[in-house]
Amino acid sequence: MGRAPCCDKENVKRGPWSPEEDAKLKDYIEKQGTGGNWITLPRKAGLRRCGKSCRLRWLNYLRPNIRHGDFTEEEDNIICSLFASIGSRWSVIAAHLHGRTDNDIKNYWNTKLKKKLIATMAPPRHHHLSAIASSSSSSPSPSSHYNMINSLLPYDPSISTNQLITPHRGMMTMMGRQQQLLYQEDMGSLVNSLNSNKFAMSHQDDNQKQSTNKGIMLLSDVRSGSSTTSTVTRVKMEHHDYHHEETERSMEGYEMDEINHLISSSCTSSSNSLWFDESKREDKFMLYY
DNA sequence: AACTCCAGCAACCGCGTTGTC
DNA sequence: GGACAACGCGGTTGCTGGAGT
Repeated sequence: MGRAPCCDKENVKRGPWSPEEDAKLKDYIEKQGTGGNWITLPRKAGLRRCGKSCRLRWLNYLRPNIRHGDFTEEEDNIICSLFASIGSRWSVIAAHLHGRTDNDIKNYWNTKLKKKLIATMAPPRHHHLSAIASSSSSSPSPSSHYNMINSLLPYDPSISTNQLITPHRGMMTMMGRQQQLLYQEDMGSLVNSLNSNKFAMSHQDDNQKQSTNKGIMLLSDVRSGSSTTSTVTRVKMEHHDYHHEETERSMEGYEMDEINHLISSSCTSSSNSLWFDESKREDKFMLYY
């Protein structure tokens, strides 16, 4: 037996709202409030609409101070950062963007931001290891490119470097299968490099190196104590031949769990294996730039 | 001009959670 | 503590308009 419908679907109007309906709903709520009961509201307001539909219309379009369109770069960064931290909890994300609705953010993410991000994260295949980050000077918008990637890595003092390089499950969902494989391969390359100590560290302020280095940006253990600034350390991969037969073979069959495990075991930092709250019960998180 | 395709977005659906009795 | 009602949320659908052919 299915769930009982929330209203009599035969006798309610569906589809786009007319200006008259909008006016009725807005007028009623401004004068009477919602009364805490959306089910009875449409009848009281003289509307032939489902209560849910009224609620959605009010929250997303009619209530005061709603903003639509023209997301700023700052908003992009916030959305990316929060998505990386908490996944697709649009209402929580919306709470951090004044005047934005969860529906708006969700649509924006699904239609624009996700594509923008994927394009950023998965440049052409020959840029091996640039799937995670690239600060190439040939980028059309180096600063936004850099900021967006940077924003994917939320700062949390309890999270160690090795944990940060693994994306939120939502990020993996967002990526296509091909991109996941690419990501896995890149992670595998990193793991191998870490294992063989064939990596070198260079700092963000080394502009000359930045223009050519391809690597994985980490909000690493060298972060300063300040909560508002984070020192980004780049793990510069040496010029290995990542198509080396053994490397290719060894990483092909790895799943993300295994890679996580490998990354964890190959780094010397904290052994704490909890990196993001996946339970969707904890709304607390930290947002840094 | 007519048609097709597709991105963008408004709205709906159904499930999990919360509140009330 | 169980049953029910209502709310809130995230995923999905389907309409619309613009771009391309």
